[in-house]
Amino acid sequence: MIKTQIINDRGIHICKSMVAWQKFGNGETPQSSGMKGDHLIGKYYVAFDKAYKKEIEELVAGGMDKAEAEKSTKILAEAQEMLQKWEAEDKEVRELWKRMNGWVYDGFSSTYELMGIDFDALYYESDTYLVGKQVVLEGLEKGIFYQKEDGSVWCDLSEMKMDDKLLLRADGTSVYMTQDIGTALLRYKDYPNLSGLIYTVGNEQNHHFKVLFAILKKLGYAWADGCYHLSYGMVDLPSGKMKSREGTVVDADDLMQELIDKAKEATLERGHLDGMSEEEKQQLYKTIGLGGLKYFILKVDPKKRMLFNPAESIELTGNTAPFIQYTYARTQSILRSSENIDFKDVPTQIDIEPVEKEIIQLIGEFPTVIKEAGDNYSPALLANYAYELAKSYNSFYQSVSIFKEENEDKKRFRIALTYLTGEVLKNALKLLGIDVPERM
RNA sequence: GGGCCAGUAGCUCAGCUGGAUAGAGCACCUCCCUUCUAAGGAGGCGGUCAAAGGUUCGAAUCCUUUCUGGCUCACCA
Repeated sequence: MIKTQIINDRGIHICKSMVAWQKFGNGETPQSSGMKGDHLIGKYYVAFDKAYKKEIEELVAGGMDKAEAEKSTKILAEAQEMLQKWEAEDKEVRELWKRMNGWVYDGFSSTYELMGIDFDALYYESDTYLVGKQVVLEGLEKGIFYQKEDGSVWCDLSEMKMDDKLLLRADGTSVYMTQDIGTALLRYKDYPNLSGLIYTVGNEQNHHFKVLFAILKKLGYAWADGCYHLSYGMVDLPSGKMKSREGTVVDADDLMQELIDKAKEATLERGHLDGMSEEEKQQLYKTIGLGGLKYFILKVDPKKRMLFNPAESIELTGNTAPFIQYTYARTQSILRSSENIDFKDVPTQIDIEPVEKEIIQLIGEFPTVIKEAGDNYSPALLANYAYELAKSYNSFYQSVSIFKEENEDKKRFRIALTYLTGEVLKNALKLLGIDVPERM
């Protein structure tokens, strides 16, 4: 498994932030403002949209019709001009672009670090679009694509019952699709032995990927069949859809901090912190808070749209990561108090309770669940499995005593069961990118 | 208009390759810390599985139609 990310570092959206920053920024930097770089750029992206809308309003007030006004704003013209300069590799524009992109990357990397996310390779659209262009031109030469009179290059997809797709504009510049062709190709060049390529991208792009895969196939790449779009549903807020342009988004950094704080509060109230250093405590809050967040997202079928209420959605009880983490901590608490188990000594001929049987069955299903989760590209299956197991174990924990059991065989069996449950819970959560605390 | 996806309890979701009384969590109501971590457990309340037809011994699950919501069909990315 090679984890990659495509970085959207090129295009009109970047230019919009750049223009707004030049106009309203007064030289503000992440250092001078104390803001995270990506937040700073986001701020100017919103500022651009505001100024743009205001200008439209003024034009409409002056008697212009709305559609006309949207095309006539000065500020948008400035952004477009900047994009042209960028494409022409204007030195000044490229400098500013590099500088501002640098801020964004710094911001991203601190977020990724906290979240425990890392990538093996990064691809930048500013690089891959050139590769894509090259491939398209070669395809044109081979007669796979065709050219219209105005010089634009297209792919005929009528045999797949889709509309023809533009790949190069009349002026020779590339579009989104062109870049994605280049990106796919680069990835297979860098990693020739890939058995497949999974694109984890929102379902609004379903059509885009259908077209992309069709084009790759037409180009004759055998690996095109291994491409899969893992299409996930959008997250809605109670107030509606998130829009970065309008600034109506839940910021990941704020959200993570909020959950870590919540975890801290709950832990101070009812946790078992005796003997923990301050550093260990901080780590515990993170484990619980971030685990809760990840689980909350991963437990629902990726295909589905989900409603996210930042104020109420994330709980620490019920079907949550903290519940599972708590169960794990319980198993470890028991194991700390018992001597090591040699599994050869675990008795197999004893009467067991129905709950114990249930746990054994669930543990036995773990490999199947992993496979199914993989086959279906659905972490939710693992999440729900871990929850089921934790629930069964808690039921067992409550109804059956381990250390007070007088039958030595039964006692050893229960400790072994506890050990296995803990291992399975830990590994299931690990597969979801969620850590587990030894105590909480 | 064409295509894709979704609609299950007040809310958020499982279950959907057909199988027995449709499951969780949250919320609400009872109980349970002299037991190994109560972030827990036991129980109660709550559902004509959007609607209507059809296939089947059997349908939340498969088929058809309708309704509702979302996405998409860009020389935006």
